[in-house]
Order: sequence, then C-alpha cells, then structure tokens
Amino acid sequence: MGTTQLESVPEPKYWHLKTVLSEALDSEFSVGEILPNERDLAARFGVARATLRQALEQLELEGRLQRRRGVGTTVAPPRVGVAVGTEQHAWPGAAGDAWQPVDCDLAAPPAAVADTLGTDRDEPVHTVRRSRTTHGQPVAAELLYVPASSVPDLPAIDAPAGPARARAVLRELQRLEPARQESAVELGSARADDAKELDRLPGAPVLVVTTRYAAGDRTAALSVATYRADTCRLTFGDSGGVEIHHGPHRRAS
Amino acid sequence: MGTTQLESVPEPKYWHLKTVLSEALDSEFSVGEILPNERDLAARFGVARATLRQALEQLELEGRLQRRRGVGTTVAPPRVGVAVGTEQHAWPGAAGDAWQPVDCDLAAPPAAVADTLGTDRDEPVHTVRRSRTTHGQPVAAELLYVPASSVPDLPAIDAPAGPARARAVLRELQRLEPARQESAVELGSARADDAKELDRLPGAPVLVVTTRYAAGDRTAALSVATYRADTCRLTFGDSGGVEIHHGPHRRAS
DNA sequence: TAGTGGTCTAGACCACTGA
DNA sequence: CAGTGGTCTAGACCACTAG
Repeated sequence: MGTTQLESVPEPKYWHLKTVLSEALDSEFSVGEILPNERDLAARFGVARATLRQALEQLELEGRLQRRRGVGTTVAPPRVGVAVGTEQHAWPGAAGDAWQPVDCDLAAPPAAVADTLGTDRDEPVHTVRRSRTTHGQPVAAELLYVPASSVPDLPAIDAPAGPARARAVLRELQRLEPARQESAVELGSARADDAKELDRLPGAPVLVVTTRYAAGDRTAALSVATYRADTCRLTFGDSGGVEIHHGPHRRAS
Repeated sequence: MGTTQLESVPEPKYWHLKTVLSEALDSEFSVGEILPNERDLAARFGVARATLRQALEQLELEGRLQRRRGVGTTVAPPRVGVAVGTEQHAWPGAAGDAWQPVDCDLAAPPAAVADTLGTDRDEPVHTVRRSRTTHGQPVAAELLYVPASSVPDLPAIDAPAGPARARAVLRELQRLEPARQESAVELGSARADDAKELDRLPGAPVLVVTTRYAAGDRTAALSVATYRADTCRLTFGDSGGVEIHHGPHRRAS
C-alpha cells in the first residue's frame, strides 16, 4: 500500500465541533457569558448552520449551554443537585417539602395511571398539580394522582378545583402517612403544559420520576414528576450528592 | 374583531407529526415491526426528510422507536426496568450482582473523579470497566474507580490489566464491605467507547448514574455507570418497579 | 449491490426577545 | 425594530447492513 491511511475513521463534523466548543467553554468562557450567534459561529468554523446547531444541541443536552429564542446562547452553570429520595420528602405534602401546590381537579386519569393505582379506568381521581423550584428557577412539574377512595373524608363543600382544593387533598393524604414504595427514572420529552411550567419549549428533554406511595397494603397515590434534564442532577440517598462535573467552571464577573 | 383567530398557536410540523406517528404506533403497529423508510414516510406526510427525522428522533428518545443504520426503523419494546438502588447490589462485585467485569487498568483518573475520591490528581487509581446486560441486551457500561490505597493487599504479581485483574480488584474491594452512600442520575451523551459497548452511535442519550461507596469514614470507590436512555427505566427502592407505559403494546406475531 | 439511516449544505421564513 | 434561536426545504453524499 502506498496510501497512508490517516483519518480512516472520519469523525463527523458536528462531533469534532462539539469537542472543540466544549474545550473552549472550559478554558475561555465564564458561566453566564453569551456566545456568538449561530450564524457567526457556523461561519467561523466553516460549516453550515445546521451542523453547528447539531453540536450546540448536544452541549445543551449535557447541560453545558443554555439557549433561548430571541436572546442567545449562554454558558450554563453546573447542574443543580435535586434530592428525590430523601426521608424529608417521605410523603407528598409533608412539612418542609419542596413542592408548591398549583392546582387540582377531579377526572379520570390516563389508563396506565389507573392500572397502577388499581382503580377502574373511568373512576375519577384527584389530580394535584405541583411545581418545584430551586434557587428561584423552576426545576420540576408534578402530577400527583390520588384516588378518591384514598381520601374519603375530603370535605365535599370546597371548590372542586384550584390551589385550595389541592392543599385540602394533600392534607387528607398526609393523614394516611403514606410510605414511598419505589421510584423509577426515565428519559422523556416535555408535554406542552409541563414545558410551559418549566420555561422550556415543548419536547425539551426531561427526567420523568414515577413514585408510588402506599398506605397499609394499598396504593394511596402515584406521583409523576417531570424534571428539566438540562439543569438537574437527581440525587438519591444522602442529599447533597456526588460532585462530578466536566471541567473548570468560572463565574462571570 | 371580525377575524376568527383559529390556529393562533401554529404547532410545529414535526410536533404534529410526532403525535400522529405515536398514535399510529399504538394502534397499527406491533413491537418489532419495521416502519417504512424515512424517504417514503416523508413523502407520505408531505414533509422534507429532515422534518420527518425530527419527529422520529423524539420518538426514539422516548423509547418508542429503534433505528439502526443500514437496517431500518422498528417499533421498540417497552422500556426494561433496571434496578439500580437495591440491597442486592449493595456493593460492587457482591454475589449475584448484574455486572460483568471486562477490563481494568491503573492510571490517573479524570480530575473530577480524583477530587471526589479525595486522592491527588496524579495518583494512579484502579479503573475497572464492567458491563451490564439484561435479556441478552447491553444496557450499561460502568467505570469503577478504586484508589490503590483502598486495596493495599492487592497482589502485585498479577498482570496490571485485563479481566483477571478486574476480578482481583473487585475481590479486594469486597473485603472492605463498602456501603453505598448516595447516587445521582443525570442526562448525558455516550462517549465513543461507551457507545460501542452499548451498541449505539456516539452521542446517543444516556443516563449517567454516579454512586459513591464508603468503607468506614472514607470513600472506597466511585462508580460512574452509563445506561442506555432509550431502552432503560431505572428503578430505585423495591425492585420490579412501577409499570407506567404510553399505550397498548402488542407483540409481533 | 441495493437499500437503509446518518451527515451535511445553503438557503428561506417564522416566533420571540429586548431596546 | 433588529437580532436571536426555531423550523423547514430539497437536495447531496457517506457509512453501514444484508442478500
């Protein structure tokens, strides 16, 4: 063979671009700093804008960048650790938990939820909507499904919906002293309503945490919580959490 | 106003497309079935291929589809629940855990890892590579960092690398009876080596689980496990897990 | 070798933000 | 209003798989 076989595994351009940008982020940019706009960056690297965007998308997915339409692309702060499995939050509505009740209504839940709760598919279920914020930023939106049979003593007088109703349902649920059974974490994409609450576009990547709560031997409630995947690191066990990050992080001055 | 304001919030095409495809997946396709190719699908819906691909990418992210270059796009089975926080796997290398040692070497770890371990940044650390499979499919690749000081009695005679060495390190680590301290879950994208082991392309979305193990009052080891985000649902607490899925799932005949 | 998904281009227009 | 990121198009070629 007279041909030297360099570049036998040609790396995709966007992949190489991502590496270069990632290193530049570590060494030349501070948290919060604004990057040049996509058209300029693409020109600077000699690629099409779509290719540049592919690299930016990955970096955003990894929590390194934050992009906002009409504004620009900024260097993201390190992900914030969010405790999701601590005793503090042993049950929904317990004192000092990080959730804020938003709304509530009574309706038949999605079929899969009814199946897990063990209720009939057309049996109405209290659906409490809550939101969670850290450092002033929204990080999660939750739907908490509570079968009417779990809270039989709920006053029928109150309004059937609204934040007040949400608090009433939580108060009744709390009296059962429900215990966290198990949780599951999976990747999803934000529905339109969740996206709005999380200040993201629909389809944004989210971590969906599904938790079952039991009182006695029956399922008292089911929580489906949607966390922003770009900004959150979910911690289980001792809160505080493991500190692993990509590289140097400097603050904007 | 004389103008009716229908369609005041025009949904992006790819979003609508995703919804349509998702419903078709529930009602007209079976698990494992092959979809028409991207060019045909795009033509059928009257959109550019790039737009169609945007919808497919989201569905793949949500674990509804599986795409393989040179083969085609198939309907994915429901995500498999993978236990990551049970007592069975109390410590690495314990009897009956789901991990298979692959390799091992001794080198200075990434700076962030050294910081968490509390070792000097240039101090060599045993790095055990393990892989985890379920139902014959690879689901996770792990790097387990074990400071040399954690396993002082490790025979120096063995080969410094290879699967045998990996097992030796795990054996020594096990003698410390390390306890799981805390775990963190976050979204990432697969590095080239992990991607290969997971049978995915580099950059594929993964769930990164970081776990610290302690023996006595010091950190004995640090595990960084990379799970396929498209196929896995990570379960904590009671194994088995919550059964939440999108809709009807039929088996291919 | 034929067919698949993966990458890339050079445009265009739209939706949103903030001055 | 100008400038940003978000969506969309109609092509092209490449890398990979399987018959």
